[in-house]
Amino acid sequence: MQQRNADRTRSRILDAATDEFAALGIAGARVNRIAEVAGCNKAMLYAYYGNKDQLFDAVFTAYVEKYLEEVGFDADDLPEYAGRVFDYFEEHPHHLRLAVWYRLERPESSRLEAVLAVNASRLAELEKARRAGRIRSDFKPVELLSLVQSIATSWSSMNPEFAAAAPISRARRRRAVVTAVAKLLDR
Amino acid sequence: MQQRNADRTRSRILDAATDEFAALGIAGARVNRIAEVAGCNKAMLYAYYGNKDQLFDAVFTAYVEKYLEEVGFDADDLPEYAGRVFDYFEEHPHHLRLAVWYRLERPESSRLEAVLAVNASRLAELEKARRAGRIRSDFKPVELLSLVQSIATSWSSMNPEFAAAAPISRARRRRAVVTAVAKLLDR
DNA sequence: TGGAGCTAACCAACCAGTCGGTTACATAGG
DNA sequence: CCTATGTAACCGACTGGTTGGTTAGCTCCA
Repeated sequence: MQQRNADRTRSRILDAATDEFAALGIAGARVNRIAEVAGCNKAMLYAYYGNKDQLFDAVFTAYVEKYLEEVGFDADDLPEYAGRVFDYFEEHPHHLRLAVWYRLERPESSRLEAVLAVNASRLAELEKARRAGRIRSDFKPVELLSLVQSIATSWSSMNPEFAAAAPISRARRRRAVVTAVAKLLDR
Repeated sequence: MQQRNADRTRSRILDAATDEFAALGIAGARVNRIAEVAGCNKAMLYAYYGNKDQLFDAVFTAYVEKYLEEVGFDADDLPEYAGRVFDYFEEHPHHLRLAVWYRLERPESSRLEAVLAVNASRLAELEKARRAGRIRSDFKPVELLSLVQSIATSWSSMNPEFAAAAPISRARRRRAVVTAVAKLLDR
């Protein structure tokens, strides 16, 4: 096994940082701990990623890319899209936490260009589907997208109170999400 | 004007702490800044509230009490209940941030008894309404409560991307929330 | 042999929390 | 009505420890 490998070190840092940021956020994360878990010196982290904030950006960008690629979008089948969003966050609970930290700890000004672009394109797709009559709903595209997004993430690890009060299987929770979105589209 | 007033100082600290914690979370909040904004010495803060974590608890408990009192609950009119939740967080955006910080930064073990109790009682009310035939839905009470909660908070300051992409009035957003919940209950 | 990969040691700034002492105020005694 | 006294409210200054970030230099490999 080679002792020096910049790419491997970079990705080890990114992995460790993902765990740390997901668990504790930007303010709560400790650079020392990230370096320790990554099994390298703290200075490497600064050599590769600049500083703590930029490291978080790198982590968050990597997550967004993976998310967009894996989940995709389908304006013509929003219930199943919601189901895929649900699945993704069930399998990557860390990523939902990252998204929430991002919204809380990042000023509104410094939003990722990519996220804004994706939202705009999805709104356009929804509008297109509406005009083509493939979506018949009184909701505007923005309203639909916002509602679908929150419904899809309504369960997840962010709402553990409910799970504690009345345990419920993953399959059933998924079904609740999918049918809820379907009901949204009824007229 | 009197120079010494324990109650006034306590509440000034609580107000300052509410702003600070809402903006920056527990890890991000600075005790010095809270004392400065409250216009008193940092030591007072420790005399009255113990430490930083306990101060957050005091802030959060105060918010929960206000929220529960102001919003109430109505198992027989979930759409309007969702509307009230929407209104509350529109008028107190700080409080939604507090709730999210709480979920992110507090271990699952240390959840407030009051919150758990309220959830349980609401689930019971929903179940009662279902048995009485006042709610006809395929969703279980837990599913309903979870969905309603996320729909009600789907807009709010937590989803600014959508607002930026397609601005939309508060009244219309409220209507979207209320009708979405109503659609959930259709069969 | 030169530069990229890596490290130990270091630093200034900052942090939550504490401590010894001071001041305003209520009240009791004269 | 005035003043002595006890005490709760308050504060400046400090501390031990931690933080994000840097630097000087070593080591490995092309």
